[in-house]
Amino acid sequence: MRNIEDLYRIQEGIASKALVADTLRLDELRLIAGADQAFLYPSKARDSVEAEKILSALVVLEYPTMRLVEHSYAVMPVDFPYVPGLLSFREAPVIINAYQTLNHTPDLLLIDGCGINHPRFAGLATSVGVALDIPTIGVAKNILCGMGKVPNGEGEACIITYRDRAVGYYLKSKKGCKPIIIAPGHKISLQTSLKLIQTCIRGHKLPEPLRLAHLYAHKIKNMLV
DNA sequence: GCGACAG
DNA sequence: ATCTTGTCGC
Repeated sequence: MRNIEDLYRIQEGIASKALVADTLRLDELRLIAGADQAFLYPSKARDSVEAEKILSALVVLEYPTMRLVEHSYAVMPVDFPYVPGLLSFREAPVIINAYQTLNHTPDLLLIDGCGINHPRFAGLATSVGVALDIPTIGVAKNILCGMGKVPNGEGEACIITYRDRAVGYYLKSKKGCKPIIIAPGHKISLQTSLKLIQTCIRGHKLPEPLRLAHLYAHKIKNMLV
């Protein structure tokens, strides 16, 4: 399995397994996790043979209070380059590793990247969701594919369509900030994905689980250096 | 052929 | 993603 065609087939298989429908009840939602990645580079010494590493930091928050209940992380060597559309082959493994170190089992996992708003409907959030068989939502800061009206007013959301399919939403989460892109990863509907992210916004551009995971990732990164 | 292109 | 100071706007 090395060429692009094989990788595309894998993604098509994942997309066929993705469930874009609600499998959780909002009134039973208690724990939401967020995942964010950072990279660790080898020393610049001429004799360095260290490999580049990727770090995935996870935070588990209580819903809807957004209180931190647990945090953990995992580190792995980087074995795949960044290629738009193939991000899951680079980042999914370490996220899965980090997830398996958690002591709590979150009801939902937020991931920085695409969900079904992807060329083959299998972005990072969808890949991780299908692999772990858990509900996931993808939240991206830039659009990969699809089109839709761009919201202007704070709180406004606009549907994003790709190849005649509704695949996500643009959400103006904060005044003065570029809209974020929200899409179902796995085991959650389009509408619920948007609604849940909106309830996790706490005055910042990104929903709390991802904002805190990002801060945590950088904290650990600098700590390991 | 040209441009776009999650992190 | 990452490097990286000052600076404009709410």
